[in-house]
Amino acid sequence: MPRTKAFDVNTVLASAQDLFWKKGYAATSIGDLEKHTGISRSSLYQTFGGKRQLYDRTLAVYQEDNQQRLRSALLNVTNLRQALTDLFYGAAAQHVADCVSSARGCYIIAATTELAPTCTDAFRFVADNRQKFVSILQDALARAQEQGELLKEANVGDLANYLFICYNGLQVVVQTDIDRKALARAVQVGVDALPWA
Amino acid sequence: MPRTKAFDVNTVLASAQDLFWKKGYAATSIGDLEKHTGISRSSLYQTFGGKRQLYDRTLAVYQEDNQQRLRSALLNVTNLRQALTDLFYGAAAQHVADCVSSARGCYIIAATTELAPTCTDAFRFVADNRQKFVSILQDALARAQEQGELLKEANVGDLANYLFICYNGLQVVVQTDIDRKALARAVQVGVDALPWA
DNA sequence: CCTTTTCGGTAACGGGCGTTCTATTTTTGT
DNA sequence: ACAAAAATAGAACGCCCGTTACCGAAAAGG
Repeated sequence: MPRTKAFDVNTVLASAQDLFWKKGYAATSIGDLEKHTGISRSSLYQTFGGKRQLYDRTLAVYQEDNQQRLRSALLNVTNLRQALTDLFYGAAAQHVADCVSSARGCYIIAATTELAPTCTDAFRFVADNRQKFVSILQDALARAQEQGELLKEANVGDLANYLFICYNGLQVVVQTDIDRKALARAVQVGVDALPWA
Repeated sequence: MPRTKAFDVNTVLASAQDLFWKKGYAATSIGDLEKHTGISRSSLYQTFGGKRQLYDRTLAVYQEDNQQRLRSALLNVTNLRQALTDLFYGAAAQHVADCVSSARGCYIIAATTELAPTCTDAFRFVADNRQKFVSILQDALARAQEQGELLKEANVGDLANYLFICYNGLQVVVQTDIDRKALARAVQVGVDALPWA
C-alpha cells in the first residue's frame, strides 16, 4: 500500500556523513544536506527526525565500520607488528580531493573535539567508542603475547592505550600539511616502540 | 582627546578564547561573546573587526603561549627524558570544571579539526604551528643527542614528528572519559620508546 | 480503477545569526 | 565651559537557521 521510498537510506547516510565530515556538524545546514544528498527536507525529517538524529546515525555507521575494519586488520593475524604497521601506514596515506587539507582524519575525533565538550550524549558516545577500540587493540596484543610475539612482561592494557593515543595523533596530524613519507616514518617509530620479542 | 577603553583587550581575548575553546568556533555566537566577555557588540566590532578576526587573534595568542611554554619546558634542560615526561604528565592531568569532558585538550587541535578542512587560512595557520612545534622538539632532541642522552644513530627529525603525534593523540584522548592514571602510564610508554642512551 | 497510504516538493514559520548604523556618553585639550 | 574625538549601548538590518505544515504525486492492494 505505501509508496516506496525514492532513495536508499544507506546511500543518504553515506552522503550526509561525507558532508558532516567535510564541514563539521554546526557548519552544515539542512539546505547543504538537501543539495548534497539530493533528498528534500521533508524526506530528511520524515526519515531521520532531524539534523542531530541524522548526524548520530552517521556516527553510528562509522563506528561500526571502523571497528569492523580494526578487527579484521588485527585479530587472527600471524604478524601483529606488520598488521599494525600496515594499518598505520594506510591511515598516514589517506587522501581526499575535495578538502583543503587533503585528508579528513577520523570522523569520531571530529565529534570528540566539536561536540563532546558540550554535549553529554556525544561525550558518552566517544567514551564508548574508545572503550571498544582499545578493547580490540588489547585483544590483539594479548594474542600476540600468547604467541610469543610480544614480551610476556608487557602490560597489554597500557600498550593498547598507547596505541590508541598514537592512532588519534596520527589522525589529527595527517590533516595538516605534513609530508606523508615523514609521517609514515614517525608512525613506524611508534610501532617499533612496543616490546616485541 | 580620545575616551579610554573601558576594558582590557588582553582580558577580553582570554575570555573569548575561553568560550571558543569550550563551544567551538561555529557554535559560538556574538551574543554568547557579549555575555561571556562583558563587552558589547559595538566594542567587539570596533576593536577586533568581527567574529573571525577575534577568533584568529585568540588563536595567535594561544600559539605564542604554547610555544613559549614548550621552549621553556624542553630547551636548556639537563634531563630531556624527565622534561618530556613532566610535560606529558601535565597534559594528561589537565582539568576544567565547566565542560562535559573534564579536559579541553589543545585549542589548536580544535582549529585543525573544525576549521582547517574548509578554510585555507586556518589550514595554513595549523601548518605553520606544526612546523614550529616540531622544530622546538627537534632542537631539544638534537641537544640531548649531543649531550649523549640520546643514541647518536637516532633520526631526530623522525623522533620529533613522532613526539608531535603522541602530543596530539594525548590532547584528543584526554578529552574522553579515560582514567588519568592509565593515560599517564600509556604516555610513559611513548616517552620510554625513544632511543635513550 | 479506485482507494489508501506514504512520499516528497514547497512555502511558511519564528527565531537567531553576523553585521551595521545611529545616538548617546565619556574623556581630553583648549 | 566647550568643542572634538573616541567608545559604547541598543536598535535595526537582511539573511539564513532548523523545523513544521500543507498538498499534490505516486504506488500498491482490493
